[in-house]
Amino acid sequence: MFEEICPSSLLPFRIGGDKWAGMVLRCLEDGPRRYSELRVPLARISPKMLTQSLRSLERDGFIRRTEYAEPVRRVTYELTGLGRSLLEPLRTFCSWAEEHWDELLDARES
Amino acid sequence: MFEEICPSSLLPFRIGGDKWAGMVLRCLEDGPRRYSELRVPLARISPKMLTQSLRSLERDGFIRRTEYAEPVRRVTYELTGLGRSLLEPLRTFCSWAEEHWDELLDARES
DNA sequence: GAGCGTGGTTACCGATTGGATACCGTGGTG
DNA sequence: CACCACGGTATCCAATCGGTAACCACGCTC
Repeated sequence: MFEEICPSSLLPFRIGGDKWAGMVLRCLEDGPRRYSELRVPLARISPKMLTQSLRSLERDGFIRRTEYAEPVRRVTYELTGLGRSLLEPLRTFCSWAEEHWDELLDARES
Repeated sequence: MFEEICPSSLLPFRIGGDKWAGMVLRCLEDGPRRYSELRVPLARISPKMLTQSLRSLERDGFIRRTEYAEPVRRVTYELTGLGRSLLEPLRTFCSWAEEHWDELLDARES
């Protein structure tokens, strides 16, 4: 999903302290996701970093972690109101990046 | 200038690799600035980091460095077109941050 | 009871970041 | 000559980042 288009080193912005946070947020756009569901689109992230990102986003109030009292273990992550409100400026930024992608690459090369 | 309102550790986003880049860009909003002029509003940044931010922003094509062939040494930094275009999403983000400042603080505390 | 999936944690370790501090060459100025 | 401002560099060091790999408890299934 983000592998090619979002090496994140090229994107000139970051959400949260770590570089994955923005992508995690975008993965939660369409509703709650489980830990293992997040690992699919974010294949390149190690479990350690994913946990770290999730904890950090939770601490900052962007996402909510819910652990279900079911026989099989089930944990989901979803955006809070605050997290959802962040999507708008985030999208502004992403569309800026798409729009200026070529310029970014040109500037990097030279 | 940014001392109290922008500890940057609180701001949930970053421009460029380093945490100062966003503030540097905003300092250049109103026109070219000299190295020493930038150090005033960005009092808390070390010369090393300021240089690093400036070099990085220059490499990425957001700012332009101009060295004048004058007897006294004079160097200015100004936004390029690309850099200027980044101001808009940047401002979107900043106003988001202002709007949700209390929520951010609340989330951090608990 | 061996193995699997879920949702992680832990230990280790090299690479990177970032702060403080001191220093430097050039060109004025007193 | 001494000293200052400008625009940085150089060095040192501690903290953090981030990847790999192993491990773990729990419940389920074969």
